[in-house]
Amino acid sequence: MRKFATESDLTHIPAMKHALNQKPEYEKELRKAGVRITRPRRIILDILSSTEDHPDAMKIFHRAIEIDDSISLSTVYRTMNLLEDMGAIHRHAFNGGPSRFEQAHGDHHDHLIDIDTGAVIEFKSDKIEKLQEEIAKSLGYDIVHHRLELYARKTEK
Amino acid sequence: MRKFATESDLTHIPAMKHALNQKPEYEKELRKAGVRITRPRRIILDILSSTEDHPDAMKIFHRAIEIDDSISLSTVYRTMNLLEDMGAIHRHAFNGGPSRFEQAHGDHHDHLIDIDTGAVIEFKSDKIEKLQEEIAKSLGYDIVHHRLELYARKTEK
DNA sequence: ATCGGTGCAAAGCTTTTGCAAAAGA
DNA sequence: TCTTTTGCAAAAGCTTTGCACCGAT
Repeated sequence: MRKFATESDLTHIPAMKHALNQKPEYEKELRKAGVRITRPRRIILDILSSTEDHPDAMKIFHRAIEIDDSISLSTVYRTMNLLEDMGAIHRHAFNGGPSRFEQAHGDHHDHLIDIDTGAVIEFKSDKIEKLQEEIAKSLGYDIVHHRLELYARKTEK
Repeated sequence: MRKFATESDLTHIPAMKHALNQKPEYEKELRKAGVRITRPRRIILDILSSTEDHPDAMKIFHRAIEIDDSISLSTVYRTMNLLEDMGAIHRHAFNGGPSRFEQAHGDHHDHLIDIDTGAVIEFKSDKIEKLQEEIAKSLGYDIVHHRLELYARKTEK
């Protein structure tokens, strides 16, 4: 996680291997919640914790069946719902397309989506967060969560 | 459109009857683009220009068949795609749900969604827009469009 | 041995599409 | 008249669900 040399408060979160290999930790938490650690779930958790992109269910499914070809797509969907409910992952609907997922690592961030490649860059701006709070407050609301997505194209050189 | 008495640059866009009754204007533009003004289209345009919410296709369809019960849902979808391509409406996918639409009136704005009622409040912050530009720039991108949604709950009194 | 989880197939929901008939220009 | 547009019904894409079997604890 590095700061950019601008006057802004932008934090770029570069190709972060999301807190890699916290598998045991995760399983502990899941067990505590009364969730069984099954083979499909372990595989899906592995995929999520080792990926750098924001795959959709189908993509996760394809990666999963390479490891165990008996896993079904329904299990992928069910597991994503379970993990989302537990707060272990976040769901996005970029462009209104199919849900894409990412492991929830501690700090919140927003997304810049490359409209040509679909690539996703994570970033964070405390200034924007603060402004959002101000806005909600002046409208008489408290923010529960928010979504900021920049759809962008690489600057022409 | 009124300014709030805060130090922020927030602009609230209150229950704006989106540039009401520009029907003739719209039709002119559509004709110019070689689009035929049909009965279903006129009805859908009417609905869009007179509504204050952000209806989805099904809601538009139901309002439409009250005026002309021969209109089909496919026509609603086709018309929404047409109008979106022409830039006459904007499409949103709040919460990843079905697309919801609003007539495009000149100025861009973002949305605060009341998570209890589904109500949508429009607002605009030049400061946030500017920060977004800075962020994209420092990541080597130009913003094509963006989406900022605040999911919020009314402040407890 | 329990009871939760899985795979499979079927269904659900939103959205798109093929086609013949209808209607703008 | 000549295309475009429509309605209908069917299909497509993503996601959920019912059910009987399987497997983690």
